[in-house]
Amino acid sequence: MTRDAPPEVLTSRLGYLFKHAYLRLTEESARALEPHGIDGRELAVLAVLDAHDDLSQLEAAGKLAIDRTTMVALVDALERKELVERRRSAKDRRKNIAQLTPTGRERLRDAEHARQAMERQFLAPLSSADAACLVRTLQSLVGAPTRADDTSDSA
Amino acid sequence: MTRDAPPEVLTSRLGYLFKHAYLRLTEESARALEPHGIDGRELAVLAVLDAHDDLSQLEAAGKLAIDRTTMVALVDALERKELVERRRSAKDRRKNIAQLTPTGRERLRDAEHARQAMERQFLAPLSSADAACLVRTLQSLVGAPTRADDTSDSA
DNA sequence: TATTGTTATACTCTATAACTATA
DNA sequence: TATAGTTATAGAGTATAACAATA
Repeated sequence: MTRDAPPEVLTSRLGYLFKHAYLRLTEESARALEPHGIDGRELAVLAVLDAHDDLSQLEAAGKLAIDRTTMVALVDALERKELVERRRSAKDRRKNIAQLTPTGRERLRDAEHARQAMERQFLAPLSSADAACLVRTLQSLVGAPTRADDTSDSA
Repeated sequence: MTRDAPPEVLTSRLGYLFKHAYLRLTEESARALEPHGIDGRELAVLAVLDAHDDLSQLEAAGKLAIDRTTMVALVDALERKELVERRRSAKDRRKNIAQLTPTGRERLRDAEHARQAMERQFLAPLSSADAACLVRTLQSLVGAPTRADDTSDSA
C-alpha cells in the first residue's frame, strides 16, 4: 500500500482521527502482547474476569459490550490456552461461570505490564498534560450516554 | 446485547477508549449522513477527490490509506450514485482518474455541513479547550511517524 | 518487467437466527 | 415462556493472489 502523509482534508475529521488512532494502537498492542500469546481483546476479557468474581459469560460480555456469541469464541480460545476455565453455576445451571486459572492470573499480570509500557510509549509524543487531557476527554465521550440511550437499549 | 456501564478496568485502557470512541462516532456519522445517501468513508473519498485535482484511484487510495482493491468497490458505489466519474488518463492510460460530478460536488457540500454539525454535537459534552486538546493530541498521534516507519514501508 | 485496475478469494470481526438445556 | 450457551450462517471491512491492459 502506497502510504502518503494524510492530507489536511482527512486529519481535520474526527472519524479519520479516531479510526487511525485505534488502528495504530491496535498494531502496537499486538506487537507488545505477542510474546504473551494473547491479543488486546483477550487481555481485556482476562482483566474483566479478574476484576469481578463469578461472572457468567453473558455478564462478562455485557461489561465488555460484546455479543454473547462473540464471547463463546473468545472463552473457547482462552480455555484452549488454559488461561480460563468454565464451570456451571450451582445457582443457575444455565450459566457458565468463566474464571481465571492460576496460569491465567500470571499471564494477566505479565501482559498488563506489557500493555502499560506500550501505552506509555504510545503517548510519549505528548506532554503529560496533553496525555491526561486525551484520556480524560475520551473517557468523558465514551462514558457519556449516547443519544440512543435516551429511550431504551436500542444499540 | 445487555449494555452495562463500562467498568474502570476497561475505561483506563487506551484500546478500549479509542475503539469505543470510534464506534460511537461511526454510529452518529451514519445517522447524520444517512439522508445524504453516503457513509463516512464515501464522504472522505469525495473530500479527497475534491481537494486534489486529477487523482488516479491508486493515488487517492494512498492518501486515504486504503487498499487499491478496496478503492475499486468504493469508486464503483460512488459511480453508481453518479457522484464520481472515471476517465482514463491521457498521459498514462493505465490510470483511472476519478473526479466528482457536479452532483457529487453538491452532495459533498451538503454532507460536509451535516458532518460538521454532527461533530460539534459529538464534542458538545467537552469544554472548547478540551475539545481542541482532543483534536490536537489525536492529530499528533496519528500524524506522528510509526515505529514501523523507522525503517521502511512495512505496514 | 513493473504498474494500474480489476476480479476472485479468504480472513477477521461482528451480528442474527435457530437449537439445547435450563429456569 | 424466557434466558444462557452454543452453532451455523451471513454481512461488513480488509487483504492477498492472479490476470489484463499499459508502461
